[in-house]
Amino acid sequence: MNSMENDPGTPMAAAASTVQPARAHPVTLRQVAEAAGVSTATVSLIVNKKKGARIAADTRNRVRDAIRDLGYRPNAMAQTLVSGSSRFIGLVADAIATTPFAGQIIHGAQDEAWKHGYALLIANTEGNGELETDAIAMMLEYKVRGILYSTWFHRATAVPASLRESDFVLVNCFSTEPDARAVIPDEVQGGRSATDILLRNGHRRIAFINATTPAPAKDGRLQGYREALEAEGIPFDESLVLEAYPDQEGGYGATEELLKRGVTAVYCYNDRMAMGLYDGLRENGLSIPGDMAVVGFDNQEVIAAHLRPPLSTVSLPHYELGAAGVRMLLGLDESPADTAVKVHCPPVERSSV
Amino acid sequence: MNSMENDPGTPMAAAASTVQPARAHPVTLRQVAEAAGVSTATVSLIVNKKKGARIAADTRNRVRDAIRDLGYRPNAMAQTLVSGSSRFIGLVADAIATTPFAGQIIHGAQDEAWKHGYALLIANTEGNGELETDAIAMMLEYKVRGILYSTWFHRATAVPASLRESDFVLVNCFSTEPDARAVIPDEVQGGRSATDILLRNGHRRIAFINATTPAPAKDGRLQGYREALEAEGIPFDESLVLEAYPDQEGGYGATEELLKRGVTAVYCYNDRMAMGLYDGLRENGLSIPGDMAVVGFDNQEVIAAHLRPPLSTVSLPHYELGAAGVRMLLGLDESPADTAVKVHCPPVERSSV
DNA sequence: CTGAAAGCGCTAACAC
DNA sequence: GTGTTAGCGCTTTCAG
Repeated sequence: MNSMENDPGTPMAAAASTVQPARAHPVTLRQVAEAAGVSTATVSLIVNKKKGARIAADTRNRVRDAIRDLGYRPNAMAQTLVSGSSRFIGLVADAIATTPFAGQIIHGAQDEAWKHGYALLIANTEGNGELETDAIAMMLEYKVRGILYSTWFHRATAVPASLRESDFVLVNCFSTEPDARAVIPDEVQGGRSATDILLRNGHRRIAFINATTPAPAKDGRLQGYREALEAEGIPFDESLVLEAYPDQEGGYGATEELLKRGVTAVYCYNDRMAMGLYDGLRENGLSIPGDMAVVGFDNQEVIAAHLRPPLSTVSLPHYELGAAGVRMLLGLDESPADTAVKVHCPPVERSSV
Repeated sequence: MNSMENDPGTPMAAAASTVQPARAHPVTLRQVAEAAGVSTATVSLIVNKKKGARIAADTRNRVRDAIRDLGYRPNAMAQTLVSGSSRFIGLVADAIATTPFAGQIIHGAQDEAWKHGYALLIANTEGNGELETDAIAMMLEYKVRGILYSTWFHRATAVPASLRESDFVLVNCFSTEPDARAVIPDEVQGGRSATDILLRNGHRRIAFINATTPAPAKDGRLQGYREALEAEGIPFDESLVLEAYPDQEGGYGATEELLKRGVTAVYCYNDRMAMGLYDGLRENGLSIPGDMAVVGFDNQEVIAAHLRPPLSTVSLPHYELGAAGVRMLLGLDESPADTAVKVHCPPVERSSV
């Protein structure tokens, strides 16, 4: 059956006209079936490699050939329609490119989703409520398996009503409302780890430059600092805790105050502050870590790994947050409905201590 | 009709049992129709706000109410199935979180796609060919409107065969193969702009620290430098062009050589090198811009905006690249099939000059 | 081992 | 103005 009349109505026409699959009119399962001289059911069984299906080798080959020749691709929309549920996981983010952070959440979610045969549908809301509602509606209409609702910095959030029409998990944020599963970074442990790096290197008088901006990170990182000190039997000295706006300028600006404290080490709320502090310290002729040891928080690659000297810090596990989010959504991980799951923030030591 | 028999077979049952829309069994158009006592066609017309449809106000209200009461959401899969084309645009990226760059391409693409009623389906390939093939196959199966094939740094690329089964445009990369539409940054203009910043501030002896790594950026940024010099009638001096690995360490390491050249200004291949150079200059007791003016390239926010002093640089228009990519895909922008469209790299002046 | 047929939720003629 | 009906491409009993 390799001769063909050029009848645009017959399924063979498309295959005949071009070796490359035709882009215009996608090839359907039915066309494959007709080309192979079998029923659509048979083709379906073969395409989906159904376990219990007993297909003659000959039939199987004819179908395989037809699939290849016609360049057949299953229509996922049709599959989804009959099966009822799609292989999509939605990810709504309040910022996509403002920081490298959101990118890592996306990355982790995408890798993990892919691993389980799901594709990621993403939407950026820029914190705009209307956009957010639309984005969630869109995902619902595409019958996503579930939705990951993520924020670029760790914070409390309200659960948009429409989110509840689907399975969902909060990523890098949490809610006090019931039945809101969530994954967040373990700030307290992170703060403890950061302080421990300093402690382990013999420092006893350690300052903490905290953020001025209220956030779970502000409280958690401070608490971690206190716990680490306490574990070493070092009394907490409130005067050693400074506050500044959490960016380079804030860190730089805190230098003077810091130097008055007579400390040998500083733990900064984040890497950006540490970067600014580096400048301040240098201007005072101080060397790192010789005159002052410093650790940061966040492990913002572009900064931390390339400061001079490279900065010891604690990693904010965004990739893992995204991955854990989809595992939780898919029911692969434990997921208490009443409390957020905390992800470990691994310390990464470089040479600033 | 607020009394109801608890018959799971009747459409009303779902609505009756809960005010919140039921998650388990999505409400269908047919159920809405039955609840409102009209046909599915009528509901469809109302849901889609069809122009020519003449619907009685009373009917319209009954339907609206039913939709609200039942918490009806259209099933996008079914819509797509009948209409034949989906409202998806695929974005395949070779790196999602390695740099903030890819995130901005995603961001731009997502915003622009959304603006035209499209959702973004993303896939990360980490440069893995097999993953890439799978990702493209997935997008094809979901009958995407088209695919954006993007790379995190500007480079030449081959066009994967399956990409041609769909509409596509290359973003931040290009191919010499025919019919491969592409959007890339205008490196030459960027290099010219960077050099111009220095020229405009009276500098005549300007060094360029280029990358050692071959790339369109390496050639383009150098050519822009030459063109800018030439436009000012300054002869090109090969000895003023150094090369180093394009990161902080490379910039730092180039300091010594640079100082031998007796220049008053330096244009760095990228911001990371400039950051390293800042350290090198400082160690030599030199101030910026007093003793040496410096400009970078890329406008990597975390770095450039917060160095001390803030770095003048040229922006790599990733957001715009993503947005332009979808416009081109949708046929909204001019898109020559034989040559890549170049996007302007806007200079951003801060205080390092 | 394979085919016929029903139907997933929706839209688009075309009736009435 | 509104209902009927025929599919869109696919999966899935159920026959044979």
